[in-house]
Amino acid sequence: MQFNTTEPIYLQIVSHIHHLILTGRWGDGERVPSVRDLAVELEVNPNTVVRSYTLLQEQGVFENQRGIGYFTAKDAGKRVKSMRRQAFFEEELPALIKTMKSLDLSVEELVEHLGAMHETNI
Amino acid sequence: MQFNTTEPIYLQIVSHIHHLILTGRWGDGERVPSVRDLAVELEVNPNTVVRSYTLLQEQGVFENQRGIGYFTAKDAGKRVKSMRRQAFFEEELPALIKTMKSLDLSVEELVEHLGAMHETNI
Amino acid sequence: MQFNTTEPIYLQIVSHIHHLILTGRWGDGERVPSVRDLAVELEVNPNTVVRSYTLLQEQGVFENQRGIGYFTAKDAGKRVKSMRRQAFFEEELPALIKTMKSLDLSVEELVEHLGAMHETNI
Amino acid sequence: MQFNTTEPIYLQIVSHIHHLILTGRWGDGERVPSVRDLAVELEVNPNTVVRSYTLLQEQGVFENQRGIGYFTAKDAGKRVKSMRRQAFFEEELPALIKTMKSLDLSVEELVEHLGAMHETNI
DNA sequence: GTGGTCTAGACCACG
DNA sequence: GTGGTCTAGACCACC
Repeated sequence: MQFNTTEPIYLQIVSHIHHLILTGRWGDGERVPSVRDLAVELEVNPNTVVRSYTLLQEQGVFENQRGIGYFTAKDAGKRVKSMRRQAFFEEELPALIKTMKSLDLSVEELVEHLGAMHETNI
Repeated sequence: MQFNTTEPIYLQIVSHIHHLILTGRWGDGERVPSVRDLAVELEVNPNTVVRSYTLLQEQGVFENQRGIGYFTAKDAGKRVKSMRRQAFFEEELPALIKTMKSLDLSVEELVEHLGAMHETNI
Repeated sequence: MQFNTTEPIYLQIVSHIHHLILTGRWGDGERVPSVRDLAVELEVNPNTVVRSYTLLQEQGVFENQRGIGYFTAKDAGKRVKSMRRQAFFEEELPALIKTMKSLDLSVEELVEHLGAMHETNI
Repeated sequence: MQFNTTEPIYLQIVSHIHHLILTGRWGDGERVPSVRDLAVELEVNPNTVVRSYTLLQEQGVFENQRGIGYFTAKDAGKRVKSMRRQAFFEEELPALIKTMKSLDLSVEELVEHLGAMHETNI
C-alpha cells in the first residue's frame, strides 16, 4: 500500500480499514489480522498498526479479546457508515462550502466537474 | 486571530493572507505589513511570520524589496485564485468523490444538503 | 567544517551535501545523518540543519520518511548534477563572459591561465 | 537601471560605475554626478549611493573634494582595470575551476560553450 | 529514536 | 526602519 506523506500513516491505515469494512471485505464480528501480520503486509512499523487498532477500538469498530486478537464489532459496518456520514456532513461539507465561496464556485459548476470525474473514475 | 492547534500556524497565516487577497482587502502590488508589525498584530513570534512570508514569496504571491518591505505581486489575486482552484480540482474534489462513493452518496443528495447549508450560512 | 562568514551557513551546508552526492560519498537512496547528528558534527544549531535538509527536499534531492529520517533520492546524483550544470551555463557562464569582455580578455588568454592553474591544483 | 535581487544594490552600482570607467564614459579626473542626482536617476535611496561612493573612494577610484563633490581619480581607469583583473584571477578563476571539476567539465567543453555564447552576445 | 514547529532573543546587512 | 540568519531551548506528533 502507498501512503501519502502529509497525513499520518496510522490514520491512513484507519481509513483503509474503514473502507474494507464498508465494502464488506471485512465482515462484522470477524477476526482481523494480527498487528504483526498487518505490519508486515503494509511494510510498516508494528507500533503504527497498534496505534491504528487502538483508535479503531476507541471508535467501537474493533473489539479486543486478550490473548486472542482483534475482531470487528458485531455492528462494525453500521457503525463505520454512520461515523463517516456524520464526519462528512459536519466537517467536510462545511469546509467544501467555504472553499467554494472563496473561489466563487457555484453549485452548478461543482456538479458539472463532479459528473465528469465521477464517470472517468468508474 | 484564533489559530487551531492541529495545522501549523505559519500555514494558517498563509491561508489567511490568501483569503485577504482573494477578497481584495490586500490589492495587487500593495505593500503589506512588516514582519514585526504583523507578528505583533497576530500575537505570534516574528520568525513565524517570516516563514509565512517566505512561503508566499516562493509561491510568487509576494515580492520583496530589500530594506523596504514585502509587496503583493502585480498578479497576486489571479495567482492565488488559480492556485486554489487547481488545488481544489486536483486534490479536494477527488477526495470528495472517493468518500461519496464509499458512503453511497449520490450527487443529488450532495446538492440537496449543499443547497440547505449554503443558505443558512449567508 | 569551516564556514565563511558571508554566505549563509545553511546554504554552505547544502553546497557541501551537493558535493558529497556528486562525488558519490553519499549514494542514491541512502539514509543520511539525522538532523541532530549532523548538527553535532558540524557544530551548528539543529535548526540550521533543518533548514538545509528542507531546502534539499524541495530540490528533490532528499526524501523524507516520517519518524525514520531523511534519505537521498533515487536519482539524487543525476539531479544534483543537472541542477548544477544548469546553474553553471545559465548564470556563471554569462557572468564570466561579461567580465571577460570588460577586461579585454580573450578566450585564448583564459585557457592559458586555466591550464596553468588546473595543473597546480591537482 | 535594473537590479537583481540577490546582490546588494550598492555593489551593483559599484560594478556599474567600474564599467562606465572601463569603457571611458567616465574619464579620469572628471567630476561625477552628485549623490542626489545619481540616486534620482537610478531610483534608489540616496544612502545607497553614498555607500557606493564611499566604497569607490576606499578603492582609490573616487576622490572627494569637500563641499564640491566626487571626482574620478587621475588613474581611475588603470586602477579599476588592475583591480578587476586581480579579482578575476584570484577569485573568479579558482571558483570556476572548482565548479568545472565538480561537474566533470573539460576546458574544451567550456571553450565550446564560451565561443557559442560569445558570438550571440555581440 | 525521528523530524516539525514555535518562541525568545540576538546580530547583521541593507536602504 | 526593513528583512535574513542563527542560536538556544522547548514541545509535539509520529514511527
